Amino acid sequence: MTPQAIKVACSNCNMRELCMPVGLNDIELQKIDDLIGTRRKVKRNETLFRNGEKFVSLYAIRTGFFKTCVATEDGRDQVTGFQMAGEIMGLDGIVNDHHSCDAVALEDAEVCVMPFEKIEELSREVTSLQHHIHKIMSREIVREHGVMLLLGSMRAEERLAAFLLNLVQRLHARGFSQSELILRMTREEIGSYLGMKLETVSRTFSKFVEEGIVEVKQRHVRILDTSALQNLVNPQVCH
Amino acid sequence: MTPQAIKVACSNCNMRELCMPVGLNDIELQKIDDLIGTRRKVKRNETLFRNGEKFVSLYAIRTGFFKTCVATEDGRDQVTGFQMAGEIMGLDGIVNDHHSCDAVALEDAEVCVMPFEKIEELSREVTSLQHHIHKIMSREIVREHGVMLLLGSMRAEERLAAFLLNLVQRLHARGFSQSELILRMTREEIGSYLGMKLETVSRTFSKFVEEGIVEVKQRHVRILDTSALQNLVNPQVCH
DNA sequence: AGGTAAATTTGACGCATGTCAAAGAATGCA
DNA sequence: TGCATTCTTTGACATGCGTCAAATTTACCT
Repeated sequence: MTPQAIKVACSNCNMRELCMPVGLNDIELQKIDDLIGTRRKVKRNETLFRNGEKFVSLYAIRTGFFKTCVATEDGRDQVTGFQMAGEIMGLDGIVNDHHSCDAVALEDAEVCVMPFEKIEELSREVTSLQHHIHKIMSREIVREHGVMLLLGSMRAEERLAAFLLNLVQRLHARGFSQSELILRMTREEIGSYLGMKLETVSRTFSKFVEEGIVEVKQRHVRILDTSALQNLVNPQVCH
Repeated sequence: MTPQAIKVACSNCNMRELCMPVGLNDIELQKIDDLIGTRRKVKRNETLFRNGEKFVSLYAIRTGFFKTCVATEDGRDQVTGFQMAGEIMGLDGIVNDHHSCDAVALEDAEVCVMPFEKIEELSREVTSLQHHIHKIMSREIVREHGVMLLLGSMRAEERLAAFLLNLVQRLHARGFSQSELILRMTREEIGSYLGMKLETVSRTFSKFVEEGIVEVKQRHVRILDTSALQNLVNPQVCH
């Protein structure tokens, strides 16, 4: 639970190019090393932060897989995203100095704890860090636009296809397969993210299997026909 | 179309507390005045910026009302938000140096053009501006979480109720009525934002009217029973 | 290793919302 | 002012997805 007092260095972290700006000189890199106070391990099903907690730090995922979710008082909840290595969590907390969502580890994970005050301080000195932070926030806004498009205008098959393509693309960028993936979340969590019920998620997977588009063995998914998924998301107009 | 070369001053703008940090001294205020190069007028149905255009500036709305929307290649589109005086547009453009959505004026409008390079430069000097920018971006992220919750888990009546309450609350914060509002957008645009068809929007309005919750005369809406709307969005559990 | 709980799949059925259509009202432009 | 266009409403009908239920598989914990 308590942060572990491990001093770490971005300078030799192999996730660096994912969560930190590139093209820094040695002095700047040293400053960024100082920015990251500690790492923190989070076990599966534990929360990194919760709705209502005081906001202090952003977190960069080193290893593991998270979901973030928001909830209403009457118990409805909504998964707002799934995050993997190199991605940043906690941006929701800046505006009100308190987090407004929960971040839950879906597998044992480790994050870098980056006190936001230090980030702001340092990004006044290091222009590329400043711009990097702005880009990260803007990227999150644009990502959410995409989710709104998905939730607002797509049908079940299209949603699941878009979801799979997005996941596998991000995994591929991290050196994993373009066609195989392990789902770290339940059908219910997928459904919550995609605005559909778990039964519909399951049925849609089955439909894809029947059509030979994917193989599904529990949480192991192999994509057999990527372009079929792409056509579902973005139907080609015939001329 | 072209920006108009009007030098303006935040220092005596009555929207200032909505779009700028508070508690600045005279020197800082002068610097912020210099940040805003020009104003720009946008007529109804004209775009302030479009998907694909080079990103240069953020925009603060002085007067008028906008929608932002994203689109897919196959013609689907999704309204991602409605913006009113004091709100900031253009954050989507930062990450890729190009805008990824359209901003369309729904009534004649005027915006302050704030070159983003200048914002970054100045926010290295003025800490409160830096923090303000971070909060604006975080607020947008949190707002979109709310939209995802709405699109992912609410039914038509709940969505429209949440929409009306949100609109009237923002208008009230700007000195307008708590119970009356003029919709600047069509039923279709409301529907796009809320993930439903225009007919469903219309029917849901009619239902609210039958139940005595609102009066609707075209785009003029009067809320008769705010708590009924609140109960729809957040059902009270009986004990 | 074994027992319990959680997750997944599949079927049957119902309903909320989409689709298609038409008429009426409001708005904008010449 | 008048005509054309856009917007809105309402009805009838269709359907995709939700709901409820049960069986099966898998995962978890001691």
